[in-house]
Amino acid sequence: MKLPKLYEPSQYETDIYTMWEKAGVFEAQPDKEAERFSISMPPPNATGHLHVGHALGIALQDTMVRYNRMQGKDVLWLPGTDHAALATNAIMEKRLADEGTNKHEIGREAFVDRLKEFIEGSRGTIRGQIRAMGASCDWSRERYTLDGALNRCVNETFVKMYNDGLIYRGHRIVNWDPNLETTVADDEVVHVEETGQFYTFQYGPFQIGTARPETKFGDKYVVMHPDDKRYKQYKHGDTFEAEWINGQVTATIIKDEAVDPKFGTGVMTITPWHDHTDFDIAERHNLDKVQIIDFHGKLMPIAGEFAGMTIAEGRRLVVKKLNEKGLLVKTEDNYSHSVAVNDRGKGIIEPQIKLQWFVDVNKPVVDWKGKKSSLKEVMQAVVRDGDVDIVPARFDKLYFSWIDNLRDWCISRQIWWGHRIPVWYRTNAEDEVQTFAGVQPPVDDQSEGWHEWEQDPDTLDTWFSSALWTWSTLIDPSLASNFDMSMDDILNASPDFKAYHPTSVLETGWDIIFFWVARMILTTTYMIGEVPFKTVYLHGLVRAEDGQKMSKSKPETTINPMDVIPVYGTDALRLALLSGVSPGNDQRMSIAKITAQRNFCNKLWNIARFVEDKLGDDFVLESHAKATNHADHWLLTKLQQTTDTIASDLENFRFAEAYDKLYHFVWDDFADWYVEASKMELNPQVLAHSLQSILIIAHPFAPFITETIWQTLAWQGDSMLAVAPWPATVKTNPNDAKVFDEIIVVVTEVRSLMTELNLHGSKLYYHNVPFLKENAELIKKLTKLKDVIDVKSGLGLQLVQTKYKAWLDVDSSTIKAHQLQLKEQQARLGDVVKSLEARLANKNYVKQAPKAIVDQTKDQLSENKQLLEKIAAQQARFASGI
RNA sequence: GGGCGCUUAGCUCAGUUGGCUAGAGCAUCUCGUUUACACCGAGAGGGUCGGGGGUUCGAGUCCCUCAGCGCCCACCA
Repeated sequence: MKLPKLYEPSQYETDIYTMWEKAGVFEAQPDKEAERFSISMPPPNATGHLHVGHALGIALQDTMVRYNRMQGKDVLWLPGTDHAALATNAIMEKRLADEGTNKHEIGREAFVDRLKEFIEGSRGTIRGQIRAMGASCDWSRERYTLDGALNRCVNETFVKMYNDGLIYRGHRIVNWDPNLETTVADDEVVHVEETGQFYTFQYGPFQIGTARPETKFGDKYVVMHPDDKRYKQYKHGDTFEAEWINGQVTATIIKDEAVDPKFGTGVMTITPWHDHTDFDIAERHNLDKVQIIDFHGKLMPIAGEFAGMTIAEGRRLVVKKLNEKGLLVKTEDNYSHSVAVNDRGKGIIEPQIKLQWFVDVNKPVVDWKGKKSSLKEVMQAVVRDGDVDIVPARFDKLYFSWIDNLRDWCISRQIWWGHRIPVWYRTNAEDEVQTFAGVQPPVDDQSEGWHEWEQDPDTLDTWFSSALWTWSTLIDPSLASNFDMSMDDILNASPDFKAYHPTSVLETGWDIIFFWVARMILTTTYMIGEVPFKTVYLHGLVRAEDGQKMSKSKPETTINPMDVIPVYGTDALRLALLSGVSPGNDQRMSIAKITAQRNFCNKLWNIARFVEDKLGDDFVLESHAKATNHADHWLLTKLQQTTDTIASDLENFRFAEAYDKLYHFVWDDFADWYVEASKMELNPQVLAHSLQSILIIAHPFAPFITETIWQTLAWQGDSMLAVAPWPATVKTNPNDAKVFDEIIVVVTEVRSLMTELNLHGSKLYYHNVPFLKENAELIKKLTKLKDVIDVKSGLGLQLVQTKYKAWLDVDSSTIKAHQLQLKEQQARLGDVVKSLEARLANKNYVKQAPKAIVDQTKDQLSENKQLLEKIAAQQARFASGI
């Protein structure tokens, strides 16, 4: 089979992927005696779409996975999706609102059923997109964070922690999102700068400042720093009467070091129910806490006439009333402060005191190494002692500083979508409560006087289940429903778990090091006594060309992988992502970068076309290629060096460096020098052997084009490149290679000299300088010429021109050949022009693809049309001129 | 307030533990009658490696310092 002249990726990619998948070459083989390499794919949202950040992760992971597979290891890359509790829940709530109903109306069961249905219908999208990226993951082992087996693991973990006293339920101040009506984790709260008014009010003898007058109804404490001299005469615990919003109140003086004497008047009132700092102060002094704002974000009855109002409305009217009472001292505009919002959904956070479930990170228990330590200490030790390596190492510091500031982890959420908390309650007539925490629901024993068991209505933080991802996905799902078996029994009876855990590498973005990485370490060491992974490789953000974050609000700068793939090919996208990557650093992406890598793919294609053309269909590849000339020795030496350094770069996570070496070997060494040389003196075995090796070492980076070429190589039989072994080391003698290095130096110098002497009639190629051996003398003269003669003087010029013409024996057959070639070029370019025109004529393409891609295509088209004309002109000149 | 990162060619960035004349891609300019490739080939120009100081036989690389940019965490009555 001959390769067509143009490589159109979209014509091959789907078929190639289907071929791999059908043959089962991505499936792990735990029975095989081999070294293991395993990666858990960070599960994307089941209802999500692939964005360029996912594409980067997949490109990196797939490169590692394919490389290790070719190294002969038994590889598992386990794909999966996440139920993304909060995000998915919000989508359904919105959908219900659009239908004019809400979750309370349809009820919990119907709500969950509708979500299941919705996810079933939409999860195919992300699966297809992961396939389009060429991900060589094992689909037979795909998992979902809400699978039954995973639920078993979640419940087991919860119950074990509960029994160890690591999980407790308590009234604590939490980040409450009144919009979504749920708790939000500390890490999911982001602070946004906002300007507003800052008010100063008279409060008894004091002046207090606030940006939130609407929370001040219940205020009956004034707090000041114990060392503040201005308020020396007031003692801790003194009381006074003050006229306030709804009449007189009795206030108590509290001295606490949390107050900054330099801020405002150095005196403040506190709202313990709705502020973290105030809550802490109230806890320290055992003060009353009063709820002012309800869970829907409305003012409570304590607000009196303001009850039921929203925050904004209440604020305006409270200020008005206090002003009328003469208590407003001053209003400062343009007061800049940060407002806490939910990272998902962007709703403003109103802290509330709520009964919630927490994981205690400070309580010492027996850890995985048999010592008494808290979860915090284990998380620190695992990284400090090198049980887990973070790449790049500088993120250790970030990790440690996060743990230092870590508070107890609030794991309960008031939404319906997710793993339900495995705790049940029942009450009796005396209002006594029994609590039961278990992997399975309690058996209703119909005890006298007790009502039925009812499960806790809350669900768990998504990250609680994600934190179990590496091992909960490896247990045998058929055993998970067997409650006669303990978790340990199940683990021991699961071949995948035995073979692939701990996983080799976790590849993810550094932005989820807290949410996910740290928590995986926490729960995995706690539950199964193993680290979840040995190495964490952190990638950065893929930014737009201008350095800005890609965002939905700026579609013109956003690069969507699914727009790029049909036009430039998956390989080009992957190469563009890999060529700019360095661990932990952001990178910029642009169509220009992708184009450059598309060109590289095209280069590979044409190299293959050349080789296949030279070798013919009957070619048989021998197991060893024997070098017969200097160029062979040189190439084989370079090939070996390249193969070795790519291997070591990949093993050390230097992806961009590895690809850079491949790129230059293929383009500079192989295409520009060896292929040119082989036009002079062909060594079919070396040529074929090198092409084969290039396809292998390029495969982890660009799987589709390399496999496509491989499939057309008659001498490969039915084999698949995806499972071809990495090239064995070939001993080469660098001394034999040196001669060709010298030839390169000379040819390069002569080329440069010729340009300088204005000898533009032709170019010097290796294959039209067979004189290199015989005419060594001449070359010497030429190279010296540069120093000896004045370039512009006619004498030197003439000499060189005369000699030059003699080298190039142009006869009628080469002229004819060239004429043919021009025609071919014209035809090829015509094809390119046609395909570009067709693309631009497609209304969907012009409408849906980002502007950058459409513009690029337009530019390309006009450029190619010009080239067509140029070639036609050349041809005409050539035909008439000789 | 605490911490991290970046600053190298017009642009985007490599440069592993200090060691050939500081590299690449894109862009620019010149040239192109080559039987793989115009999505190509050959050649050229372009850098006081942010400023200053230090260590060293030797510094883009290590240390100190200053400046600019970006980010994270904490606080924000």
